[in-house]
Amino acid sequence: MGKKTWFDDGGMRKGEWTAEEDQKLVAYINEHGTCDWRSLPQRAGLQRCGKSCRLRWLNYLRPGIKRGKFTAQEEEDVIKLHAVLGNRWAAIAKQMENRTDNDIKNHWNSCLKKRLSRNGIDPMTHEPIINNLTVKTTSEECGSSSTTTSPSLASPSSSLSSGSARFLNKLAAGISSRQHDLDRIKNILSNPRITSSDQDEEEEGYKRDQKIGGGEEDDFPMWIDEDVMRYMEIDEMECETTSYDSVLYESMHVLDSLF
DNA sequence: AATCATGTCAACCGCAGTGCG
DNA sequence: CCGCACTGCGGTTGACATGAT
Repeated sequence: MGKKTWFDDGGMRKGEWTAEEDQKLVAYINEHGTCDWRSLPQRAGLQRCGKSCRLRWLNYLRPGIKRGKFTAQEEEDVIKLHAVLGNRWAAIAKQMENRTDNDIKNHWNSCLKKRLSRNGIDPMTHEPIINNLTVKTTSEECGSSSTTTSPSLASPSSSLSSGSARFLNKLAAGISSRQHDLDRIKNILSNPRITSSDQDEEEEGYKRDQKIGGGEEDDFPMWIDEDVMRYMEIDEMECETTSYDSVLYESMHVLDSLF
């Protein structure tokens, strides 16, 4: 598997690593550590670029890495963490037991994303896809609401459409940058409070159906907008109109009281 | 048995962030 | 303040494996 071996213009070896190369890299790092990736290949006797060595070490050779099939619990954790952190694979990996960001990213793209879509959940916003692919979006840049029909797979910043999704994204940044205790966050996320809302009854019913109707394996708890707003003690309108900075300030305030 | 579609995994590329002179 | 070098991250690619037709 992987990519066939070849040499680039500078004589650097590319593609699949051999057992001998692995051995050299591990031996060198065990003896000298991982400082200065740039000069490491030469000192370790490898015809590789530093980047390639770093990647090989972090994603494959580093001790304690867990590979192979994800357990149901791990998949559930990835989905919950992705709902909070977005495509911040490195941040997600930090909270998972010995899984690499690459591994998590691969599993998400090849499996979990499709599974969520099949279950009528937008994998980017983790919100139900209303009316079969039609979701309401609000563009902050143009300052107006609009309706689109594409289940966007673009970057989180461009596709996070609802105020709460953007809010969560900022909250996630705060969480990851401050290294808060993830057990607590996991606990909060794994115990969502389902509440009735004076908003769209039909949508609420759909959300309930999603939770109840899905297969056992694919049934994950979800955050609900109103719940997030109430939890953060701000309302939908405020979230839509407040500047990023003040929303972030608000989330930091909440985080401080939480942790 | 052959072909096609889908899944899995490892690796590369380009860009953004950071630190330093 | 600016430019450069380096690191880390996310998106993407490509090869092989496996399952479906």
